[in-house]
Amino acid sequence: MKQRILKIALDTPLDQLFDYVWLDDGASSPPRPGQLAMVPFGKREAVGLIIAIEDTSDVPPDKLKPVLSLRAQLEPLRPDWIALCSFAADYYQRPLGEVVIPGIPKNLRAETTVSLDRALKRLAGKEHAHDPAPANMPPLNAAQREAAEAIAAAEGFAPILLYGVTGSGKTEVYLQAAARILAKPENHDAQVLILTPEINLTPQLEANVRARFPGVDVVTLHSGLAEGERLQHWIAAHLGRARIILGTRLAVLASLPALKLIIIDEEHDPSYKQQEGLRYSARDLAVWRARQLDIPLVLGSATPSLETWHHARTGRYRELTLRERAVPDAVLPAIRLVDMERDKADGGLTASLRAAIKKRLDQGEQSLLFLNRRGYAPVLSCESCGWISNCVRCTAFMVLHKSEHRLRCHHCSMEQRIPRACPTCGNVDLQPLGRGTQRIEENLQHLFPEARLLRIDADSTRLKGSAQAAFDAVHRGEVDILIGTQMVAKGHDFRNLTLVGVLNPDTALFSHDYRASERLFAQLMQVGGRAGRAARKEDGNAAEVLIQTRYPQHPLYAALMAHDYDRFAAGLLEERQQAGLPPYLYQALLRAEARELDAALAFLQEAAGMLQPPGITINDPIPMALTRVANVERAQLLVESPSRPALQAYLREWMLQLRAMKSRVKWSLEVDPMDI
DNA sequence: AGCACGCCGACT
DNA sequence: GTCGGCGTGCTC
Repeated sequence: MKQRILKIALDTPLDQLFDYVWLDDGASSPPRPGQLAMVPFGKREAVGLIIAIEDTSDVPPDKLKPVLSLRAQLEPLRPDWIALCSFAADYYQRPLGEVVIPGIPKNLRAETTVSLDRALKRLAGKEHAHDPAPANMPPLNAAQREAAEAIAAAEGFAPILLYGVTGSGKTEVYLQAAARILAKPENHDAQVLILTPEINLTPQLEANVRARFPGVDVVTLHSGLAEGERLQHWIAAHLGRARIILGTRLAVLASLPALKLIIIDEEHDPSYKQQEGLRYSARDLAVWRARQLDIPLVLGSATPSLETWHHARTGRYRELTLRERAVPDAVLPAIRLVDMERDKADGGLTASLRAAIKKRLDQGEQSLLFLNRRGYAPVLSCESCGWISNCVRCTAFMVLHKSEHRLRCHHCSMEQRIPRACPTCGNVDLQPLGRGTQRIEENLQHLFPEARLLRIDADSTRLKGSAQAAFDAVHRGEVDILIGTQMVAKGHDFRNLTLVGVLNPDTALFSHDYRASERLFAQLMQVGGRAGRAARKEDGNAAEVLIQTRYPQHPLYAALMAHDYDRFAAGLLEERQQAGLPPYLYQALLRAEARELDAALAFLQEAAGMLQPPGITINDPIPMALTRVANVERAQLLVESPSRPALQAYLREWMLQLRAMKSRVKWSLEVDPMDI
């Protein structure tokens, strides 16, 4: 009997492959790279991915254990998928096993294969749809058609910025470009991957895709799926049965054997960045994958990320622009600034905004008030002694949630009853400071007792399906005034909504996070786009957006009013270049957490002194802006370089040394951090 | 990361 | 007497 050595990747922080023995008994089919295998690992069993098969091992023979079983019923993962994971592992400085194993559905990692066998059986019994011909494609305007044709005609690796305002019909371009690519004779088995920021907030996209492609299998991939469904969809994609895959950021790591086009809708959206575990950028991985497979990639946005916009301006990405709204006669909403120095707000609402709401109410139209702060008030305070509602476990305020009679910390799970009197001086007259969505809702109820109000935020939509129910109520016209956080900014077209009021955008103008203004612009543009999709010029009653601000002179608002993102982006890029910030500089952030801040800082100080390579700037360790969360103190160390390869080389060496030092301080590295 | 083993304090 | 605290060591 001949024995083979399998090099297997396992989900463990140890950055290496593990060798296992496979004995050829002549009867069972031999292992293949890309197969999953069940192996003993320490005292437990684990699923691993076979990366290579060799004849020898450097591990002492007495330490080698045999493979328990092979998951041969599953088609092996392909080399290009493993290469994508390897790239992600190297780039984000993680072991390969920590990318590949969490990258496959949980049910494939289970000890038994019952769910895998069931999923395969169900798929085998299902009719395989094979007709890529689209249905019910609406006519395109000239710019849309040109864009769809250009995407379909692109050869090889072709990153394309599809640049168009909300309502300019980007979705139609995606769908028709996809239809053209699926229809090519050489693409008889082609797959198209469509990424969207949050699938639950954009059900219209899914419905559209399914309606347009009745003859092919469409699957979704996102974290909201039940495990069985997730497995079913993943396997359909992996086997090439699913021709259109619609998913959130995690879908960029799906196994797609015949991928011919990648589309990223709202490519600027921050949710493409994973914020825990492997902190990858789905957008960046998609670009890599498109280059690897030599296929076109569409990045769609009205407010492209500065990275993408920069690439388009320097010619690295092609730019296709949609200038007009696709709905005939529709106009962009008029944006008006309300100067809060002149028009003082009462209960968070200026007279101008109150009058505008009144007018829309009288006309039987809907209004949306946008405030990115949930709860009743961000702080509860005592005016007589200065006590404020600090969280005892975090460097943050406990937020007042009046209707639930709770103070709640939004950073840890801490909750308590609202104190009846000040805990330090006994004063019974505690005052809420500032305003959240609940307080605005209360004010509106007083001002417009007849109006039907609906608040949509993370608190009001905690129950599964309730967000959808809320949006449906707005669509059915059962709501006059909608109050919402950023949840309402995405996706939904509200036909009868003609007024958007923005309540407190100014804080982002002076944030220490240099990306805050970029995000604010995108958010205002997006929330403004909710208004008046159906409003028409000839009515003389165009939709409007009112922005309450103390800084009406700010260039961000000037550019926004002119609907001129290019001017704004050019200005920001200029600042970034002068300040030495991305995209002109590459960054990585080492974070450390400990019970004592000094321990975290000392660890980072030691880490900072480990290597001093030329061309790398190692900054001083500093406490994080939100220093303590759930009684853990956090600090960070930023390293930067104008050269991405130089930074990567440094990080590789640095990680080896950091892992070797076995500090008991918990630490993690983030490459290309989004908020610093 | 898990999950062991391994020696020192308050309890059925 | 043991249940369990988390220190440190290993995983092919």
